[in-house]
Amino acid sequence: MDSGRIYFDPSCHGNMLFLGSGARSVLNVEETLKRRPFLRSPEELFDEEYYEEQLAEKKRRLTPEQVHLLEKSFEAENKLEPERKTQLAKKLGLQPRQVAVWFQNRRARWKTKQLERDYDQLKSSYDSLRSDYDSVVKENEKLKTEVLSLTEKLQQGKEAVVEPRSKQKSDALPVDELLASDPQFNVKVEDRLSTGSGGSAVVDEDGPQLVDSGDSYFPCDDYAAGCVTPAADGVQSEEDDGSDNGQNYLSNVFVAAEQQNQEGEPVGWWVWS
DNA sequence: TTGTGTTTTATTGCCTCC
DNA sequence: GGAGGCAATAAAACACAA
Repeated sequence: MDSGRIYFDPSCHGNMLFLGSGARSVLNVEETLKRRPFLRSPEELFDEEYYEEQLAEKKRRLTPEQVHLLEKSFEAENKLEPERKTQLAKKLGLQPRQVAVWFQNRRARWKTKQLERDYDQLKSSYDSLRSDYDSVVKENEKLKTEVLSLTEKLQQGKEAVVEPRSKQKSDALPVDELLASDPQFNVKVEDRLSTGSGGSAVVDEDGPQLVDSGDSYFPCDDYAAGCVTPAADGVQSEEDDGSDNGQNYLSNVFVAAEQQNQEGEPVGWWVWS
């Protein structure tokens, strides 16, 4: 390239000084002398040797007016056809190359900003999705825990019923007493089937029909803490005369548990991976 | 005043298109 | 092959805190 050369272009507005190489800025001679006191006369401006000695490539910023016009032009069209480039250069008293470089850099800045905007947009979109996902996972965990606890209680209830029968021990509690003593079974069927929300009801056609009330299956979070109905309201045992016509919640549950036991797999139940 | 981080101007090298 | 665009980079100019 034309490294370090000084170009004087009389066709431009005023006496313009063009510096070669990287510092091809445009300077009015007077302005140049003002800024560079080491240049004692205009003649020195054109002394290449002197200039190269004294003035290492300097960059000059464009004036606010020049930048304003370039910005306006960029807004209108961010690409620069040769004709427009020449016109702008003339208008601004710059070299076409400078205008081209300015557009080049401006496009780069625009691209960077655009990337930032895109990033922000994607991030907020991601954050929103993430939040939704987290609440679904939380709900899922809660339901899993609930089902797990119910399954355990089911197992306990089944053992409590089956054991006394098989062993025929005299000291075994009657089933209805046993059930009545355990608050977890001491809830009205109506209570268990009551719906609290349209939310995450767990229903399985083949299995026991349980309906979740939303926050918790049980009326109280701690079922053992006094949230039990009197034994008289409790469910009847299988020892009963069957006057409930098989509508008893526990009998259904036990049937399901029996099935699970026989086949080794939960029947009509929920399995998670 | 000085050190440091940011912005602006310009170059270089590579790539694509005509 | 030349022109023009882009990414990477250099370096001057600028802003600002200590």
